[in-house]
Formats: sequence, C-alpha cells, structure tokens
Amino acid sequence: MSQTSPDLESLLEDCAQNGLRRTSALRACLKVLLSSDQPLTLQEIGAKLNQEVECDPATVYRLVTRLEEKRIVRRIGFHSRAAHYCLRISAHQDYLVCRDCGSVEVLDIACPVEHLEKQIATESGFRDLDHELEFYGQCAACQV
Amino acid sequence: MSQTSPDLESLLEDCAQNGLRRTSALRACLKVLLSSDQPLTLQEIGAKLNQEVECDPATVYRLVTRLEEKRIVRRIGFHSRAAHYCLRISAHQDYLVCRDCGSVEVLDIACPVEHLEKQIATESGFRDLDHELEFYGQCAACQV
DNA sequence: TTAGATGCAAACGATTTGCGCGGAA
DNA sequence: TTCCGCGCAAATCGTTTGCATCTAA
Repeated sequence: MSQTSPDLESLLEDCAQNGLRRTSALRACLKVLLSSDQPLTLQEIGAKLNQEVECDPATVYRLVTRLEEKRIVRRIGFHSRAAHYCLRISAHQDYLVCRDCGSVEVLDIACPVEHLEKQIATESGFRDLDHELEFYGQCAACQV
Repeated sequence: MSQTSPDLESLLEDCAQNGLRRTSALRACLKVLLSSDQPLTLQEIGAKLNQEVECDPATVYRLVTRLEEKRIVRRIGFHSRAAHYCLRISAHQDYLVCRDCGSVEVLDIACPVEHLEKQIATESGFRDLDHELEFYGQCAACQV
C-alpha cells in the first residue's frame, strides 16, 4: 500500500501549483476521492480518510472546499442534505438517483449536453461553465 | 386581490384530490408558488406568504414537503444550502446558476434530455422518472 | 366528531468560523 | 522564520420533530 499511483502524484502536483501544501491530510483526501467511483459526502470522505490519518471534520471540510475553489474537485447536489464531491479528472458523469432510498447509479450514457454548454456560455456571458444532470425516480427495490 | 386565478383553483382541487385540506395556508402557499417565475426556498415562500397569512416556518416546511410528496411541487437542488421549490404545472425548466453570487437564470432552451428519460426508465427499472439539469459558471457581474 | 393542520419550541445534522498551535516551504 | 494547515469547540442555518391546540370535513 505504499505504492503511489501516478494520478495521485499528478493531483498533488496540481494542488501544489495552486498553492496548497503537501500535507498528509491532503494526500489522504485525494487518495480517497481517487479510489471512489461515486461522489462522496464530507462525512464519507472523513470516515475513509481516518483509516489512514486522523483528521478533524473541519479539516476535511476546509480541504474539500479549497479543492473545489481550485476546481480540482466538483461538487454535486443530489437531494440529500449533504453535498457530494468527486474529482474533476474523472470523466463527467450523469446520475440516476432514487427518491426514496437515495441510492446513486452512475449512468453509462454519452452526456447529451456538452455541446449546449458552449452555446450557453456565448449567449449568457458566463465563464467556466459546467453542468450537472441527474435523473430522479423510484428504484426497483423501493417499488414495494 | 380577491380574484382567484383558474390555476389556483385547479391546484387546490388537485390538492384536495390528494387528501389535503383547503386551508388558508395551503391556498396562500400555492399562490406564492404560482406567482413566482423562479424556484423559491422555504424561507422565501414563508416571507411572501406572511404578507397575506401568518404562518410558521414549520408549517411552510410541512406544506411544501407534503406537496412534494404528492408530486405537485418539484424540488430543485442548486448548490445553495437551502432547497428550492417550484410547481410541477410550470413547464420543466433548466437553469444557469452563478457559482459566486448564486443568481439563477431560467434557460430558454428546449430541454435536450426528455427523450433520454424514457430510455433510462426502461433500462433501469426506475419509476416516475424526472430530471434536473443545471449549468454552473461565473456570471458576467462576478467576473470582477 | 375526528383526523389532519398549525404554532411553538426544542432537537438535529451538516456545515462554517474563531483561535491558538504545529508543520511545510 | 513565516504563513498556511490543523484540531478543538462553539456558532450557524436550514430543516425536522414532538406535542398540545385548532379546524376543515
């Protein structure tokens, strides 16, 4: 487990470029995000992270917030009370969320919105455009 | 102002069908939602509502929650701490949100996702599918 | 008459912030 | 040595819930 993936190193490099220090908490946080195929809440990140480094929830909060500001991490709303986060280097994903149990599936579709983004950027004057697409419904298991 | 729009009446009828009572709070709540062209938070609904009827925040919460369960109201995530709500009878909307100031614009585009919904419903076994599409960026005013 | 709706106040859960110490640069 | 990052603890904020009272049906 002392093996470090090239992704982790380049992410750390990316963070350093953005003025973040190479702390053990940052490293562990990125590792957790890298190893998950789904967006995680701050709590979930904190929990996984603590298997490796003791880390206060406030620290996780500040780390992830900072990463989001630097646009290394993407925030995702879903409808749960807590926000979810994933790395931006991961391909953009669209999600299918169950209204009842909150389960999240990653959709295996070509996102149909990419081309709209440029058009909207041009027309609106918005910068650094980005989007979020989720489908909500009741999953098979929750249909009694 | 004693004029009642046909929409309000049919909404109330819809609510009654769903087992809700015709209380003044419900009426006022629907009125507020009807009169807004943008999704509102519970607080915003409560504030507008109080111009007409005294109403506790907890009541607004329970009203809107109930309306959401009955699928009369749609919940929208955005990235603010508070959830936003709008009526389902309004046409489906997609939004353009500023990451910095939180301003919300309603996009005047044909939603490109409608046809995907059926396909996803079929493939996933999910029921009552619905979706949410938002673009996030930095609005012109926030670009210093 | 009675089950659903409200107000009030307290509990909750997820951030968010102030402050003083410790470690990366 | 300096300034950013961290832990700890307290403050916020947006819900969420329990309970007694009120009211539409």
